[in-house]
Amino acid sequence: MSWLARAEGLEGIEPGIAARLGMLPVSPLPKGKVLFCPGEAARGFTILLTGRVEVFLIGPTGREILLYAIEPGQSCVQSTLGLLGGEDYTGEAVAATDCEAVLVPKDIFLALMDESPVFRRFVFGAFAQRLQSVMALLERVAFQKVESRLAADLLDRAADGAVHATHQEIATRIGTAREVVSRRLDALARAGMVRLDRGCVTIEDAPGLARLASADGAR
Amino acid sequence: MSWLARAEGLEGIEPGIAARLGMLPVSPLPKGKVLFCPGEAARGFTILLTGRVEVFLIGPTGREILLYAIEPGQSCVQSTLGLLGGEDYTGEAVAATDCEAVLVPKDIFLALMDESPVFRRFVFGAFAQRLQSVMALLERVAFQKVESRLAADLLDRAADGAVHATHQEIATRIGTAREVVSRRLDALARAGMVRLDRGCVTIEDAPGLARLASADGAR
DNA sequence: GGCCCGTCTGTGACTGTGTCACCCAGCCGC
DNA sequence: GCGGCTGGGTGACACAGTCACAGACGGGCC
Repeated sequence: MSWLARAEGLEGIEPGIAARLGMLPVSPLPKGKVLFCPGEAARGFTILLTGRVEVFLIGPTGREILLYAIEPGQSCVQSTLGLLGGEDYTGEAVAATDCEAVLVPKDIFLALMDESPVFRRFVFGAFAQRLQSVMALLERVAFQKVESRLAADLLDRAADGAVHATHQEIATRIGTAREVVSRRLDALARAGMVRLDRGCVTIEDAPGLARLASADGAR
Repeated sequence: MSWLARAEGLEGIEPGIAARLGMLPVSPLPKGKVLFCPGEAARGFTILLTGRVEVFLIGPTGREILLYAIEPGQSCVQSTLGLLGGEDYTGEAVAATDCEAVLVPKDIFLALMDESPVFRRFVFGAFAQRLQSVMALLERVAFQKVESRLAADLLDRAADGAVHATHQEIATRIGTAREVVSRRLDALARAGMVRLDRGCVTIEDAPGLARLASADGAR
């Protein structure tokens, strides 16, 4: 069975197109693999089938911020920019888990954009979603306090009531420095909202955090 | 003569399509007119012919930041988001000068997307460019100091060696507070790089400012 | 001219954030 | 035990954002 059946958003793809797409190989991406880095030219259009890829913006001091994450069925929009007349992107994509992805070469991508309305809508939708999410991120970075972003992030990824991550990792996700995260977490712990252990933050008072997260923490 | 001749990027448009597009009316937009505001549903696809439209993100405290500016021949990408499956945008577009624009209604827009490769490329290019520019802005806001952004903005819009704008306007453009701009400008004036008058900043040492602007002012 | 009023700008105080320089506590391999 | 590594804590300091207020300037009005 072709990988196409596993790609959300492409279900209704035209049969002729499916035949051409379906034979493209699925590539495995080991966790930690860097998909692309700043300055590199786009090789094609990438569709993620399994796993999770995270895209970071990297500042001159080495500070990083999570631009967005690519989930299964989504595509790496940045790789498309170069194919559509934009310049090279800045930012680095890293496989956060082991992944499987399909790379659609540039010529096939451009042909599909002309020939397949379904594929076109898929690409457009991905674009619109990314633009939206990047603007949302900008809004948070520009207008929200660290405390607010921190609380939101903790709630976001507390799978089983706890977040397994170092302070450095959290800092990167919300675009601040490790020391700041340490201090804020310390404050949250003092307020009884979380419990801290090495490499793990346990959530004690989810509603309280939710309140902080949604407070329009004006900076 | 149709307005189409004035729309850069659409020169090679197919004759049949041009006939349909060309009869759309050109709307005048007086300076200061708010094109759309947060929460409003998209009415269609807008192409700017003359003038300049600025799109701002507005924070909960009333602080604003310039997301991007739309120049003649460019389209208002945000208005497209709603047409392509994204949600409503946040942000406010204001005519910075008197403008002329063409509004392509939703149904015609969608039809053109399917039928005209030239129109498609036009829209895609606009999208790619916006995504790029928003990411660039994010990078500046997240990683650059105010001093750096200020210097860059001054150089950017010093038409005749001087910028005619209030501190508040400058602050809005670079996403900070008026007081901060006042203080930074004061420092620049003390360093002999600019001269300050009411509503006007005169540039005295452009190379010096350029040095500040490109210094990767790590925050 | 003198006056009023709104806009623009300057200042001080205080808090939050980012950075630097360290130190300390665990953990692992040897 | 020892040394090295990683994660985490701390203090000092500079920059940034907010609040509150005080001048300074300009234009209209009498």
